[in-house]
Amino acid sequence: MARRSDHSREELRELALSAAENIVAEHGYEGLSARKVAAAIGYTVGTLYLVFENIDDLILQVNARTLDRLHARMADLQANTANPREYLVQLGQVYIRFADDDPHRWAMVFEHRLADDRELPAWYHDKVMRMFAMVEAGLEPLAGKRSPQEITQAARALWGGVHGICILALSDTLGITGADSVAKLTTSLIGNYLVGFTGN
Amino acid sequence: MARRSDHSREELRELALSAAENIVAEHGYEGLSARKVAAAIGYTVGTLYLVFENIDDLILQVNARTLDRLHARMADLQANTANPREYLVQLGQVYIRFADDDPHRWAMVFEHRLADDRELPAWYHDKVMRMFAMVEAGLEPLAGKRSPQEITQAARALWGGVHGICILALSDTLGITGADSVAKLTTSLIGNYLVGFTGN
DNA sequence: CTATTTAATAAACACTGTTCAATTAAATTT
DNA sequence: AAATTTAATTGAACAGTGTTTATTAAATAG
Repeated sequence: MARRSDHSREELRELALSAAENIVAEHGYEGLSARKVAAAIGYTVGTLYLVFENIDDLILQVNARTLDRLHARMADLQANTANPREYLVQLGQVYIRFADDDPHRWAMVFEHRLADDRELPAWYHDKVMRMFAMVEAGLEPLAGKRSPQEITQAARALWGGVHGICILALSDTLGITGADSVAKLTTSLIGNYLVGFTGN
Repeated sequence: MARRSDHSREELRELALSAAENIVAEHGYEGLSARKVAAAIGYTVGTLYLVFENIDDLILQVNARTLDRLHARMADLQANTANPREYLVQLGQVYIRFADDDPHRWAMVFEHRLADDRELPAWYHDKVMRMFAMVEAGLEPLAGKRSPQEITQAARALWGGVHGICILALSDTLGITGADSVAKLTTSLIGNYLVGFTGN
């Protein structure tokens, strides 16, 4: 069989990414393979390589979607800027909840490593930076006389911290059960950090 | 060739782990394979399976050694308990420096994921907990009237935070160059958190 | 109706983890 | 010293992985 043209290149791409997302959600990063994705959409592996450069490319696209969904959830909160402290805590909660709701897809964003020589494309890097920018924006009302550089640094320290708790919790390294405890840890981290950052 | 008895089972184990450590240090987690380890010690892959249950087992042993080295470096600091605040900051610096000195071996500790059904053996879990215990001990002099539970929670939040910064930095996700900036972020995180934790 | 283009495939390659019968050298027994 | 037992090591096999490429067949163009 050849030349079926059941789907356009763009449709194929969409089908493959959607199938890959489902496989990852169910079986995790390790459960994903080019042949499984191909089989899920009724094509052969070769076809996948007409649409994606390689498997890393496919994974990157899936991860980009995950980042987009996460960003959307964080952006939903943006309206509520009444209490800046509370806003940052809630931002942390959104992050934790997102990871907890969809642990496999979230984990793949950080489990996937490009070869040491290759590096992340700019458009992907931007999606990550977009998140840090939101934390920065959240910090600004609390920053007082601090310089933009200091705010940037604080956003990275804080968000790196939230991320670390999230990672350790989901890999059962923290000896923690459930998302509730993680939420508490995050609240503790953000709350105490802000005391120092704002000078009470 | 068979029955050479060049090495005892224990020697074989030592040879294999050492070879695996070198491969990981040079080529990272992805560069490791059972056949490469076997070739490096002059045996075939089958022999490796007489000494290790499977490749996950081998990786776990390598990671255990990494954790042991990290713990040793952290323990070197223990004497200096003059200034508790400074001690915790230095503990963070040790962690960052360790990861920066040996990024591939450090990364494998967190990149390696057991299958969803299998879980980490108790002896391994203990090695992780031992580190958290050191942070707890460091927090105690600063804890005032806080309960042991609160100290435990603070240690986890704080160390999770340091870990997160470390992870993001080494995966180039923080847009940071060099260990110096990471050290600053860590100091910022620990310093500000402690202000909140100790009630300035 | 033939010629050209091209979407998709199937098969191949080198790699991965893992198992296990066969081999063979050392140890033991006769 | 020769025969036998024992067990350490191998090498081949299996099913899986990512990736490439010649081939095939359908759609389109002339």
